[in-house]
Amino acid sequence: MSAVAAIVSKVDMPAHALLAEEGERSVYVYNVTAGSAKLYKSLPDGRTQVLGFLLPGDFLGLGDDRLGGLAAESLTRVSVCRFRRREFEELQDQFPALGRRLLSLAQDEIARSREQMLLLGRKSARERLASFLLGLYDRLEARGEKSDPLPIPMTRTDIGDYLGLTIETVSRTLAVFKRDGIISLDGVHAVRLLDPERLRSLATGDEADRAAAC
Amino acid sequence: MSAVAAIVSKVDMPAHALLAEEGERSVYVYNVTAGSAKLYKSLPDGRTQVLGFLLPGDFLGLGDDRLGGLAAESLTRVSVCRFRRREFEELQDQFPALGRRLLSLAQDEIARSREQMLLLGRKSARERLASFLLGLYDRLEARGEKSDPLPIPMTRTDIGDYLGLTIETVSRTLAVFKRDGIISLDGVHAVRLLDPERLRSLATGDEADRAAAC
DNA sequence: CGGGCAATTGACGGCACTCAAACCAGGTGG
DNA sequence: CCACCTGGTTTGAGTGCCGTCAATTGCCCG
Repeated sequence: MSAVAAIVSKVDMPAHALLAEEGERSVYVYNVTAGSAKLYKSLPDGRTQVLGFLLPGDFLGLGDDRLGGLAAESLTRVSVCRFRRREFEELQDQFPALGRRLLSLAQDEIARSREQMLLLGRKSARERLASFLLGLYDRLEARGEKSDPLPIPMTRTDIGDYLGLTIETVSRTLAVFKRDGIISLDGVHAVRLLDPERLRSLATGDEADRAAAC
Repeated sequence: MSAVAAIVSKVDMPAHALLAEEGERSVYVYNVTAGSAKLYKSLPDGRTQVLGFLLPGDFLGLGDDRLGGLAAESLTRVSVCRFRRREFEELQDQFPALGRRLLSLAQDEIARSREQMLLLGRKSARERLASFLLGLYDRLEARGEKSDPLPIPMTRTDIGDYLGLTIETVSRTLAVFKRDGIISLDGVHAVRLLDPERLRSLATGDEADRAAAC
């Protein structure tokens, strides 16, 4: 613990700050302690894919010095613990348990990526939004935080870029959920899940599209 | 090395054999030594996303006992080195270098997953196919294998399920590439890349669609 | 109160999907 | 040796979901 304390520095950053840039090999490793951020990757013409959202407890930049530059930007004000990469890696050699922990985190990330690939490759817009909302819900739940209404820290653009959709489709699909009584919107940055079960069957595609029953 | 030899067994399997099933926690860890296989995940209604293809040297089942059941099936006859998961994990504790190597592999996989998410979320059918062909090409190249024509061990269905497209779109898009002189087909399981540069600019979206120039 | 950006809503179009038919190759049996 | 069969692939015609473009609304903050 003291070894950690020796090389970490606590940093606060405002919203919309770049924590890492595409094409840069990041010097730092971060651990988010408060706030949220997005991880993304872009094509030359500007099309963007958001790869994930960072919530308190998440690491950033672990293996990211290798191929595939990717960027990270804070969504809100964030507090992070910052390590120099060099020093962080030395820490790993000193404490084998840390290495095992990191491997475990990496495998979690792989599992999440796979789920997201299924979503991006095969799910409809409704299924994507349902999965997204439940993903946020479950994540907060796992963290033991009560969440009604469910806070949505990101913009429609971020959501669209995360789900491989346009902001218009995101907006329209949420409107349909609302019309169907599955959710209610509490402003644009909060949602009430009125029928989580229905949402869950939508997310996995169990539910043949009942839009007709209107 | 001798420690490895003690717990590994070499196994040959025919084409279309299931190495792992969705929902099973796999008892084994495999290392492919010859042939190829696919990794995939499905929705209840049968829609399938291929998450990746395994070529000689690739591992299967490393962290896959945790969430997200996923299946693996051989595309061709394959030879694998098989370990019992229990024993393989003990090996990790004995040899720290192995743990570091696995972390590195996991990070490579994460980087590849991210690239694929960008593809699935944001690229057009042409860009996906171009990326796919180059991915195969680069992968063989990295392995130091000459490859003209480039062998394509998987079916159109597998390719479609990997790229988030239908087989018809895969077939049509390849036909367009052929018409444009970018590739030539050598049967259905081999391709000649006639203009890799063009393909590469297509893959990254640099190239505004010049289909009009015909 | 008014400026500006995000979000919503509407009209329209296109890329990829669906459905369907023709084609092709490899394997089997007569 | 060749007809037949079967599964994969190609090609064609038509549709639909989501993207594009555009106008409106809503909200935050000065």
